[in-house]
Amino acid sequence: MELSATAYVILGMVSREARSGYEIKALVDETTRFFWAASYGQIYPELKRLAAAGLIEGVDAPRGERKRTVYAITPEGEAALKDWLRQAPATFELREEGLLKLFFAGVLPREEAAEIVRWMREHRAGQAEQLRAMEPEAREKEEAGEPFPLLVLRGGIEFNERLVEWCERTETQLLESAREEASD
Amino acid sequence: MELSATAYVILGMVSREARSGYEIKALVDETTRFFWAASYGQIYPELKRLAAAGLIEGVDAPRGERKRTVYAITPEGEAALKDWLRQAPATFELREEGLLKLFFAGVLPREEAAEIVRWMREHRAGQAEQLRAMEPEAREKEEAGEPFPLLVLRGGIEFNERLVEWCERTETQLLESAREEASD
DNA sequence: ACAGGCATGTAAATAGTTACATGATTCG
DNA sequence: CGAATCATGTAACTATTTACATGCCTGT
Repeated sequence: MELSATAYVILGMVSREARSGYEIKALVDETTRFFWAASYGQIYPELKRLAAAGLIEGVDAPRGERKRTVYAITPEGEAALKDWLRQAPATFELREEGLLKLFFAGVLPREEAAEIVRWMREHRAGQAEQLRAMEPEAREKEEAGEPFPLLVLRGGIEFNERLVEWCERTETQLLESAREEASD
Repeated sequence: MELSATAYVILGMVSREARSGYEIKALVDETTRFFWAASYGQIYPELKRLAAAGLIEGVDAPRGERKRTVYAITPEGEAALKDWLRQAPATFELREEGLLKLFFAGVLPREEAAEIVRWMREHRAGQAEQLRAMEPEAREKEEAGEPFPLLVLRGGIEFNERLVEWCERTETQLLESAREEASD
């Protein structure tokens, strides 16, 4: 059976404890969204499909009077998740509008090209900060025996910091060549 | 008027010289595809739309008996491109299946988690190599007065190399903790 | 009373890939 | 002659986002 990547996000998210669609969405937004996002429009239909396929099981778990269904992984679901984890990853996609703009920046004066890089730097610095703010929570998970979220988070922080450095160097370089342009 | 990002890829690609849809696709595959891809299914319809909007202009440019239409940017198209370049980039997306798998790797033995990182490393090393192979061409463009493709390419190489380093460190760390697991 | 968060869902639109069809030309 | 490349296009499919609808519960 062919499952979408979103299906595996869900399987992974319910693999440790049963969760509702709403909780899965919130978790994705706090964790994987930086390298794999998912919206309600994907999550709820996918929960139905996975339940129909017997990979997860929905259980009524109301909070007070408010209806709520949490989904728990089944043995078949766990097998499917592990199977997927054991296969080489196939999707590596980057869509970075800043790089695209920089690629075409030859039609602009150098200073404006530097501005593109400044935007990229600011964005990456902000992202790094956001991720650092998530570290305490991930550290708690680590102490509770789940080291991978922290591992991945630290990778993300480092990656963003490196990009900030690259932007700084590139900005300097472009501003220097802007000065040369001006002195011609 | 609202244009898709793919529209700007096309505007950028025809901004220096007139090109056919086929050439645009080939160029995208050699250059921007690492941070912004485009398929025929997007390019040909978009060329029609841009021509209808007066941002590019199609000219018959047969090669021998083979029909061929190249599109040149118009002054309006150039204005639209510059306008877009002067606005802060809004799209920053990463979809990395390896990170997703690593995030959920707690359900696997440590050695298998390390394998995920090994796959990521191999992929990034391959990508870095591919990009390095493109350097001579980008250097030629630089000498011809187009420095940005090389600038972006070098950024891509560096970025992939850093990721390889991160993978190496992470792999070592996971294999060490696998040994600890075994000696328990 | 009302804002904000919890909870589930769907419809419509947009984006993007894949696969296919067609036919010319060039090179070995 | 056959394979590869040049060249243009479309149809079907899959993925994904956005926006909306509904209603309950909790805290101020």
